Amino acid sequence: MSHQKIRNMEEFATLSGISRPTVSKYFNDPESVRPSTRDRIEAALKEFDYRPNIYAINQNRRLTKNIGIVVPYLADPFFAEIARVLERRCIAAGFTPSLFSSHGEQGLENAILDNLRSLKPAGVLLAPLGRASDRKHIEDFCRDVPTILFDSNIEGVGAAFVGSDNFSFVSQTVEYLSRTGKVPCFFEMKDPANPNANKRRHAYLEMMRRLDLEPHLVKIDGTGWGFEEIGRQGALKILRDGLLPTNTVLCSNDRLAIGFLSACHELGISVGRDEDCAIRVASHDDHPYSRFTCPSLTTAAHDYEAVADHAVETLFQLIEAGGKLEKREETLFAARLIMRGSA
Amino acid sequence: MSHQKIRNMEEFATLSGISRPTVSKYFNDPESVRPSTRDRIEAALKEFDYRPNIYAINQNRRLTKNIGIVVPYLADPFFAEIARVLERRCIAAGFTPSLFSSHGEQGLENAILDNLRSLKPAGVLLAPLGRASDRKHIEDFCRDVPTILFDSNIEGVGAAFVGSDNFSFVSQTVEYLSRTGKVPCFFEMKDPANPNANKRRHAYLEMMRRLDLEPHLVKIDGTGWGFEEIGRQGALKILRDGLLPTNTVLCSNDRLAIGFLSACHELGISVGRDEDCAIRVASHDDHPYSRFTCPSLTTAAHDYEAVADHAVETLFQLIEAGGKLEKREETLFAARLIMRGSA
DNA sequence: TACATTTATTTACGCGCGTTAAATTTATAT
DNA sequence: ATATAAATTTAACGCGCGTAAATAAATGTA
Repeated sequence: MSHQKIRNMEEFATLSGISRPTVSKYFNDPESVRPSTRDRIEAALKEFDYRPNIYAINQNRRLTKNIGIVVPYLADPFFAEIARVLERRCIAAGFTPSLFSSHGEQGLENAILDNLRSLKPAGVLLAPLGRASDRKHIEDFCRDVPTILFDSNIEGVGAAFVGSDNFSFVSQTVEYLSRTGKVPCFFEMKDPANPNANKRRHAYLEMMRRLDLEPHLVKIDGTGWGFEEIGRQGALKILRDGLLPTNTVLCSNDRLAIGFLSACHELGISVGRDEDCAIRVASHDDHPYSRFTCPSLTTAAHDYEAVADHAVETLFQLIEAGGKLEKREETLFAARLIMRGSA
Repeated sequence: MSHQKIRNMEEFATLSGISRPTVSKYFNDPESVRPSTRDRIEAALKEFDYRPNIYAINQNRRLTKNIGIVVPYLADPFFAEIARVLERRCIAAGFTPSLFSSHGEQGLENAILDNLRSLKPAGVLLAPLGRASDRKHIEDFCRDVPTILFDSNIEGVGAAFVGSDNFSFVSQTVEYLSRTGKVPCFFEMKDPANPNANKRRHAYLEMMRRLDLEPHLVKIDGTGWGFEEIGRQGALKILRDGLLPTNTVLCSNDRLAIGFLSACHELGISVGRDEDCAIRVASHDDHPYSRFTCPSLTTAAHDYEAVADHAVETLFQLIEAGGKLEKREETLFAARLIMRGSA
């Protein structure tokens, strides 16, 4: 490896004995040049360690190879996890992903989309804040940039939506809980930030109707993305006041459940599947920490891989189709029930 | 707001009635033009919604306004949290942060640094993998790009290091535990990925020496970044075999402790400060979830804000100084003991 | 009013690469 | 060996903006 500094593609082309346009062609697609030329370029590449200037590249390409990934709250391991999978898929396909977190703030979500615009990305994978999103801003963005929505849907916005089937989540947990014990009540935030929360409530009500059981909604106060603390405070209040309608609790999501379990422990209330336990608690998401709660949490798991794969695949189709798909498809993946100690 | 599409700065300059070089000057520093000109430009900006092409900008600027932020494992909420603070500070200072996660893999860390090179960032904030890092690769990178290391130090690499004072963490927990109960043993991975782990072990040993107490190291198997599961498996083994040397356990970090608590619950071992509890467990980091464990975790908290602030401040100094600081400073921030239910 | 100083304009070049058209070379097929 | 197709080379333009030098205009000062 020679440590000679190479200024530009011209210089590198000369050193490799190939003309610049051909070298340029190589970098855009190594398969597009004759094997013998490819070998010579790659030999030079080994020796001289040259990399094309991405700014010059992107200035001249109408479409960059960038892909924007936007999640609502990166401190939530669920999003960190799915972002990780998405990143990998993009890299494997020769794209350059950039990860952004809205940190639960509408202003930041808007700012991120504005910045993303000037990155001229080939496409964007967007998990919007949901109810806290500025719908119009996102609509405008999606008009200009090929965008796939994931995790939480905004009706009619973006070229497609890929997410989890909330009904599948709730129907499995409700069915399991009511089959193996008492009627579950549904524990959720009064004013949930996420549209999935609403879908889950409806799914709960629908399932209870089908099973001919009386539904009970337990709604707690709190705003923002600190779900664990909200769940804990809410549970403390409900439990202290004895307002829990049944002794089987189905939380809207795992982070609330983590808070709920914390409150139970604080109040000395035993949680678990066993007869001698006071409460059963189950939830949805299979949060990375749900298997380490005490007791470990019975929950319904997302199919991370499937959601990530399909979101990325759909985005690639969208990009190849030039930014427009025939119709806006919504793809939902089923959940998998994970039975653990809490219910 | 007129919806006329503007192609470039030339066009925008004409529309605003100002010459292009002056407009260019404005975008580089709005204060550098006369207030009356500034007003005219900003008026046009309101009307026409033009944004300079960042690729063209960065191609011509020797130094971009980009700042790279690299963390070893973004699915760890600790890093997600500190990254959030770092991002904010960079944006506030007029820089454009890009966040990357090495996902615990040396290959990815190297690849990220390689890519970062071609982003020509003004500076980089790097939390390296630690022992799993390719030291030479990072050294080479730091030679070319102004870099501040944070969280975990690599001796002599980078322009400065900003992190937490591991001795401060461990001395406080050890002092507290031994003052209020029995002698703590130290629970850690046999082969820890993070250099902080080694510093913490040494701090434990040193503190025990000072207090004239007999130290006990409990080392468990496991590799990678799934600390909770490693801690759980390790604890299950130790507890089942009755190999715990004392009934007060000080875990190297909170994620191991989360696993430990999970194992205790599984085995029906009561954890807590009270007399009637079988074990006391404490730890370090004040992980975002440590207050929701059962029982909530006594731990030593990082001063996130201070670390983030100082890291960013040092980076800005470094950038202004042209990429070289007089000497490599290592700044460590003290911990704050958080007493909760577990010990 | 005259002069000095600051700020803006005009003109022009360069950054590194994408891209194209025409000319030329090389590979493949007949 | 010859025709044809495929790949490469040569030459040249353009992308959008930074930047510099010379000039002009606006502002400040005595």
